Amino acid sequence: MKKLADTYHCADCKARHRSVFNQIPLDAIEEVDVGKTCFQFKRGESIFYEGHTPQGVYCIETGKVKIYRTGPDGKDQIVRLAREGDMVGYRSLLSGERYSSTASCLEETTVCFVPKTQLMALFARQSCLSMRFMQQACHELGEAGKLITNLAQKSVRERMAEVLLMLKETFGLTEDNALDVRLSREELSNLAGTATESCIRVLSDFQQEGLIRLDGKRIVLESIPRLVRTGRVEE
Amino acid sequence: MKKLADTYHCADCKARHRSVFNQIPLDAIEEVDVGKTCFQFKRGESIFYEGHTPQGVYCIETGKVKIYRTGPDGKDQIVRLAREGDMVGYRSLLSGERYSSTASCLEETTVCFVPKTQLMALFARQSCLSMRFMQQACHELGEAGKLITNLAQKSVRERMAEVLLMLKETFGLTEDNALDVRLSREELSNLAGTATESCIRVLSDFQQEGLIRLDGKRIVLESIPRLVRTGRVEE
DNA sequence: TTCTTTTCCTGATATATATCATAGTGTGTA
DNA sequence: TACACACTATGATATATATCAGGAAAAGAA
Repeated sequence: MKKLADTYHCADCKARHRSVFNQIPLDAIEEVDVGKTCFQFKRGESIFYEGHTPQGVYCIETGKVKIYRTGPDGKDQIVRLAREGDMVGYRSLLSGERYSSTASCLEETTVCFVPKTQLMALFARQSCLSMRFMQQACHELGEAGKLITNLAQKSVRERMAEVLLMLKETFGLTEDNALDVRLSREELSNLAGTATESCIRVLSDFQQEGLIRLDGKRIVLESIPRLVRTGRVEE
Repeated sequence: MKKLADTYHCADCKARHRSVFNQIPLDAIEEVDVGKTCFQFKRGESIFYEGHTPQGVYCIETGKVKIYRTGPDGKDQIVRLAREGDMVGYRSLLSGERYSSTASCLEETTVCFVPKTQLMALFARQSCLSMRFMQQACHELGEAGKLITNLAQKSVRERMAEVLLMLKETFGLTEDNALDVRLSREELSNLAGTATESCIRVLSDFQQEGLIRLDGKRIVLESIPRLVRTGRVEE
C-alpha cells in the first residue's frame, strides 16, 4: 500500500461516485473539504482487516475489491464484491462495530479515504446523505437475503451459474462476452460456498454443455439465457 | 387480521420501541402525529407478502414474527425473526423496492402501522432518525454476513446449535431454561437451511448427548457452553 | 532461460445430508 | 367424544458434494 501524491483531488473523485456521494450537491462536499488522502494497493493487498476498528470509509477510484469473512476452518466466504465507484468499509463504521470482514484487492486499486469525523460533518450538513446511506444499506440487506436463500436452498451447479451472472452484473463483460474480472477458482468457490474442486468440475461441465468457454482465468459467457435457466435466477 | 379500536395510542407505543424510535424525542413524534392504526394478527397470518408494494412500516407491539423468502422449490428460508419492540417491513420501504420476503406471525401479534408519508415527515423533522435507521440497517447487514458464512461453511449440526443459541438471544429463556418461542420442526429447519428430517435427527442427537431436552415444541437448553462449542459460535 | 511454487484439473473414495416411506403422536375441531 | 389432519419421529436408501491423491499446466522468482 502506498500513499499517493497531492495530484489526487478527492472533491473531484467524490463527484464521480455512483454509490452515495453522487447525489448530494458538490459545493456541500467542497465546504467540508473531504480528506485528500488517496492510497494505492497492489493485487492481493488488503484495505482493512476483520477485527480492526474502522476509522473512516474508502471510496474505490479504480480497481476491484472482494470483501470476505474467514470461517472457523480458515475458509473464506466472499460476502460482497466492489468496483470503481463503490464504497467499502462503511457498514462497520456506521453500525459502530469492528470490521467483521476483510477487504482485499483483486487487482491494482486506488482508494480515497474519508475519515469518520469528516463523514459525520457531511451528515450534519446534508441530511439527505444519511438517507442515501440508509437506502444503500437497505438495498444491500435485500441482496444479502437473496444470497442467504440461495446458499441454503440451491445446488452447487445452480449457485455457480448464479455467481457467473452476478459477476456479469457487477463487473460487466468485455467485447467478446468474457467476464471483466480475473478470479481464481478458489475465489469463485469462496463466492459460491463450495469446495474448489467442485467449482472446477461445474465449470468444466458448463463448458462441455456450451454455457461458457474457459480460457485460463478468462470466462466467456456463451449463453446467458441458459445460465439463467440453469441457475433458476429470477426476473 | 383485525383493525383495533382507538383505545390504542401509537404515540405511546412508539416510545416503547427499542429498535429505532426510542432514541428520538417524544414531542417530535407527537408533532407529526404518527398514524394511529394498529392491527391484530392471529398465529399464521401474514403482515405483508413477498412481491407486494410497501406502504409503511410495522412496529411490533406484542408477539413474534418470522420474515422469510420462498425459494424456487417452494421451500421457505427464514432470514430474520422479530419480536416486541422490533420493526418489520422497513427494509423494502426504504430501499424503494417491493417486499422481497413475507412476514408471518408465530403467535398472536399486534402491530402498529406507520404510513410512508408520516415516516418521511419524521425523517424531515428529525435528521437523527435516518441516522438511526441507517445504523440499524448496517447492523443487520453484519448479521446477514455472519449468516451467509455459516450457511456456506458449517455443518447441519453446527447450524442447528447456532440456531438454538440465536433463538435464545432473540426471544430469551423461560425460568426453566426453555426457549421462549414455539416453532415447528419445519420452521427450525427453515432457519438452519436443512431438510426437516435432518433437523429432527440433530435435535434427537442433541437430546441424547444432554445438550437439550425436548418436550413437544418446548426446547430446554441444558448446556449452553456445550451448545456454543458444538456450533463453534464465536465470542 | 530454468527452477520453484502455485494453481488447475481429473479420478477415486468417503460422507454428510436429502429423499422416500411409513408409522406414531399430537392437535384442533365438529 | 371421535375423527381428521398436520406434525414428529425413525429407518432405509439415494445422491450430491467434500475430501483425498496425483499429475499437468501456469505463473512467478532467480
